[in-house]
Amino acid sequence: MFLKHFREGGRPCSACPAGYPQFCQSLVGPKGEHGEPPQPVLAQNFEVIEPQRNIYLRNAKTEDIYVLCDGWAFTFLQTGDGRRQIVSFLVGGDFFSCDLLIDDSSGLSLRTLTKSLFCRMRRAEVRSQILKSDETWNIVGKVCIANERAKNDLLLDLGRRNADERIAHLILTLTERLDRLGTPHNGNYPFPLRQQDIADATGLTPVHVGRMISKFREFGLIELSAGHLRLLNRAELVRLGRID
Amino acid sequence: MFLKHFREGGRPCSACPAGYPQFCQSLVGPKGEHGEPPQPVLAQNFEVIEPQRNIYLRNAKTEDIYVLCDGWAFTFLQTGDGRRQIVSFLVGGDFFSCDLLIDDSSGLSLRTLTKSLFCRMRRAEVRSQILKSDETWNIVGKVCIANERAKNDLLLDLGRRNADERIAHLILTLTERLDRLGTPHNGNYPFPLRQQDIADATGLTPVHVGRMISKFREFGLIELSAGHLRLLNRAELVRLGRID
DNA sequence: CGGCAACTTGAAACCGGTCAATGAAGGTGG
DNA sequence: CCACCTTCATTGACCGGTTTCAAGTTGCCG
Repeated sequence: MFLKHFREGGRPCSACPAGYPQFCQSLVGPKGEHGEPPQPVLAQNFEVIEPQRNIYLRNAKTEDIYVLCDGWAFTFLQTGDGRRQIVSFLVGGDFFSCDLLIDDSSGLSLRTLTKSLFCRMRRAEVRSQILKSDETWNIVGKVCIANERAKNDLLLDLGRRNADERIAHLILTLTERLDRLGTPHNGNYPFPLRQQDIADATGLTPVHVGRMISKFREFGLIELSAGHLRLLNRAELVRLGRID
Repeated sequence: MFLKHFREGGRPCSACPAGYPQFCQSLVGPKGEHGEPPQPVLAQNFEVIEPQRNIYLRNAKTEDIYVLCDGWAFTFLQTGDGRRQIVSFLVGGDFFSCDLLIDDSSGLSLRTLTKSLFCRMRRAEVRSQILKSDETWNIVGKVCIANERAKNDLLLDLGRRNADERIAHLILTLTERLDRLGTPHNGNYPFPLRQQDIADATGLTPVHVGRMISKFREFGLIELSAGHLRLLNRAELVRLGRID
């Protein structure tokens, strides 16, 4: 596994578990013959982080942006009295955040779900790298747009959809993203979210999430246990989630 | 009023009712001695639009971005079966949208609330204008960040707050924006939203919004009728809205 | 004066929340 | 290897905020 490779002294990007995504390539440099970037174009600061640790808290000043190389994390918001709303889940290859490309702080907080490997880069360096090349700018722009659309979807979920739809939608978008990551899944996915996390992401309570999951299971739509998800009837889940 | 001035052949920006906001200045050019931009730096296409008209529908290709010079409008999302979620309200000086600066379509739709005056500009021209000047880029960046934060607030509202809090929050953010527009209000605001619109913005039903408004009125927090809002007890409204 | 849209009010149903008890899984130390 | 603890999932009973449905009422405009 990647984390092991890293701890043993391997050069992280040469064994990137996220398939060395486009925007890393255009920032860090293309892979050479032997999988090595010819020379680092900007400073990278790798760090392994334990599960359930806050990486960044909203409105904190920072000079860095964060790339999640391996593991799972999520961004979230919190009310004054501690109620939490998860905004997005990050998997290998995602970065935090578009805000931090423009400003020196973000309104979102960032927290690990599983043990994770992060790469921190200096905002200033990333920015100048982006401005240097139209292609890089386009790639990053696309990521930001995709982010925006995901946020819109979530707004619609929270404002206008009921529990079934929200949970079905969450499961579908997560699995679709995992599918796009390259490795074939055939309906079997790693799924490290606890019911508490699903609840925080869908604006529901853990208890009610549990009930809905039981219902899905009963109807033969999914199997879900011990960090593993199996999609049994994707079509019906799509119908339930009212995906357009 | 501005719309009248415009119909009578006045040059729009010289009598801008939105106080000729920073980002218009840096795009269109600084005001001259007699309130005239020396020469238009980019093409502007003005248009008066009736209340309750769609200006832009999500995912439509467009080469333009839209500036709302006068009136009220809102951006919204819709489910396949027609449920609507309002994302933000636009008042004079706001533009639509940050997405359209990067991409040739947006996930949000745009619709007028009142009779409005819009200015359309070519995305390509705006973009090159932004890239030309660090200052312009910063101003636009700030607007996009503010947008982002407003969206975050809404996510938290829809996911984690109850009806009282959502409505109080909406009223407060709207009035604060109007206050920042320059003209002094002293607790009296134009308020063209119907209860249906408030409902669509807060993820509630019009009936329940009505009940909550009655409650606010009964408690002496606000007066609200005939397109006019008066804040009677702002402090208590802040407490209710749990604004941090 | 009539017509229409928006607002108000009431009663009943329902979705999801709250509280509480039980069970299953995994980790730790004796 | 087992006793113990902690965390998370499951289930049941009940509650309450919000929705739904429906019938007025108000206010505006022609």
